[in-house]
Amino acid sequence: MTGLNVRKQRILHAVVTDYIQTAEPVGSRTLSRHYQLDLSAATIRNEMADLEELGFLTQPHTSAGRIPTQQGYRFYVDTLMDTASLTQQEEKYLAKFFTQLQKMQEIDEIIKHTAKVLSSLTRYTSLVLGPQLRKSAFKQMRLIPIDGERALVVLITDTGYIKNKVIQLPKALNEKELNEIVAYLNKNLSGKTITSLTSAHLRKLRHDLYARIDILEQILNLLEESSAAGENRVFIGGASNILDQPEFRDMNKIKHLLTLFEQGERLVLMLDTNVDGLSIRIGTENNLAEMNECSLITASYYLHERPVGTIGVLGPTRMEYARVTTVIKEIAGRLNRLVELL
Amino acid sequence: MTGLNVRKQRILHAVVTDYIQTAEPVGSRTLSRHYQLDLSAATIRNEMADLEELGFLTQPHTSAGRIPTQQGYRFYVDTLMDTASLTQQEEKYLAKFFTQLQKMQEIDEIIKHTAKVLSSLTRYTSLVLGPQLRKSAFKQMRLIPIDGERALVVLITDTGYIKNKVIQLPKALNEKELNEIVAYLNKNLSGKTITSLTSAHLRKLRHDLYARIDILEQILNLLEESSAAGENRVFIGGASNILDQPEFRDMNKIKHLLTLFEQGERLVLMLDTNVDGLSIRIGTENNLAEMNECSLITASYYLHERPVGTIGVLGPTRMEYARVTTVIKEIAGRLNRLVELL
DNA sequence: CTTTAGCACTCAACTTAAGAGAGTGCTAAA
DNA sequence: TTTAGCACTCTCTTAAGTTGAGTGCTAAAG
Repeated sequence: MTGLNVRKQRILHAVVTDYIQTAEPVGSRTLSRHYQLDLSAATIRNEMADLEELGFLTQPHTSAGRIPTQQGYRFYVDTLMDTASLTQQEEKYLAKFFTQLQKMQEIDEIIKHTAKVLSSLTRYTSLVLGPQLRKSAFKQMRLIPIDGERALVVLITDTGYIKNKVIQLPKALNEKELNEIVAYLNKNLSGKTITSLTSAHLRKLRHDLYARIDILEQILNLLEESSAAGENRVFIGGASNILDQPEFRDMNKIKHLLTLFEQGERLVLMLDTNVDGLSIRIGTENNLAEMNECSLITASYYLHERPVGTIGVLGPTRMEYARVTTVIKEIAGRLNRLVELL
Repeated sequence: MTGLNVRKQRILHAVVTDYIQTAEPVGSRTLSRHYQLDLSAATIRNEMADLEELGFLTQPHTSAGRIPTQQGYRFYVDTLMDTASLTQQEEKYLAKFFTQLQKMQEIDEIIKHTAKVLSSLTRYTSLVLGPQLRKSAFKQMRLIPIDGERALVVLITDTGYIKNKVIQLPKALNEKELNEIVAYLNKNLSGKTITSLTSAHLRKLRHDLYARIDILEQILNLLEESSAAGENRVFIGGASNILDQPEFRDMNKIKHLLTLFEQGERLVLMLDTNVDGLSIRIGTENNLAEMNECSLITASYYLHERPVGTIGVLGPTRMEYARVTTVIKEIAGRLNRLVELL
């Protein structure tokens, strides 16, 4: 089904490997010299011509070497890629880093630092999505009166994400009444995630709190609004790293990417896919015009087996897929363990 | 004292104006044609030679026009610059924007949007510093127990900044005791800013809460840590705008700036100067190597006449000082009014 | 004494041409 | 089926003109 014999696969593997390292089109001579293919340049040339016809390789111009196409990378990632492992140094660095992170109690701090370590270790740009409110379960809720007219809703969730929101209070409402509402909500929402709230639930809430429907609506609004992509808690690490990639030497490309980085909602949409576990999206697979020459590797992180957020690495399609995959898996794993503690 | 006669000033003004617009060295011919100086190119040439000797102008190479030096810009900003005014369109846009902002109760949202509008209106990069905790006064504090071991401190300040922090609880401590501590702190801290806390205050607190010194220490730590630059709530708007400036066509310069943008602490340090009101820092006046070719215009915003944060615009030294100054003043004013409402 | 026209000179930026170098496809022999 | 050889292609680099904007200096005019 692959349609590629072993020799073609070995050659494709060599081309991808070399191009990832050098960012230069790879010629038949280079391959026959530096890789143990035991073939002459001429033979490799023939095979490469085939690989081009099959759509795995392409030439920037007639008399240049070959570079992988998107399909070429896809085949590499699916079939050829060997697994990398962390260096001892990296391992040590990560261990130390996460020991320090453990002392932090605030998830946002943790996420921010995760973005940083992810970008510094991969030398690409990292995108990390904090635990989404709609995927988190309620632990408890409090209402703190600020002045006669307003109160602060504090929502504590099991993912450690703490959400504040100021709401307007109707005039005639004393603290005791407030507390009753909160007690009621705590009892009925505790342990539930937003997504698990059925319309039956909501009907019941509306019925029971009929007298205080205005406050309820404001709180439900708060939940709604945070569960939409509107709330963009994406953290970007090492944005400047993209400048090191020769494929982004063009101002326009950088401009497009940086502009994308400023559009939190679109990033959330991109990261918050339903794909569980590890995902590698190459070039146009990202469905974003700005990212046609980029690849994005993402992994979910979990709380009690439930995916609550995403970490990701963004690079050129000529990305070190093997190494990045290893790093991202390792960091997602460590982040999991950290989130369980919150 | 200025050492510049009127004619030299008019010529310098024309050079700066032209160079700000075109980013090209300005020649004597251009000046005599496009500006009403009523002088021949030759005369202007003589004057420009003088201005160069005096350090206000410089030549990129022998046979090019002149461009302003840092000293030239400084003189322009201090003495020559005429005041710009907003277009009706801009005025309208701002009014509409801030009416919408008014509905938001969270200061961080407001600040984030301010950064956005500031960059989109100036077409430069904006840097906005949220209200600093140490400059805010306490409104109230709450302790919400999370589980047996931890509690959430919620700090509500008069600048609308709401600070959350999880602290460790000593085991033997019931909710009633907690509430007593909180009540005590509320009574003693309410209305005070961190900077106003004298060591006498602290001694008294420590004495009165001797039995619960551990919790007090944690809370004081929280205050300390947020008051140091450690807490970096800088919002950057339109970072990609720097790419539009021809002076940053060089990858290295962009890289340096983007890297700087990732270092929140340094940005806070830069923005949080003691200069009150409007400040214009040109080139090396910024004391940051990365910003030797940049100018930064900042303005404080206030709550009850007390400066609590900073908004700023970053551009090349060849920046539209007049226009940006007008925009930044206008936005700072509107932000003031908004913050008063929180 | 100040201003200006004229002129020679300078230097970056653009254009063109020539070569070098890396790589290919094809052919024919092993 | 594999490989050596060779003509061919195309980018990239370098060098040499060429252009044009702008200057400084000089001498004459106001």
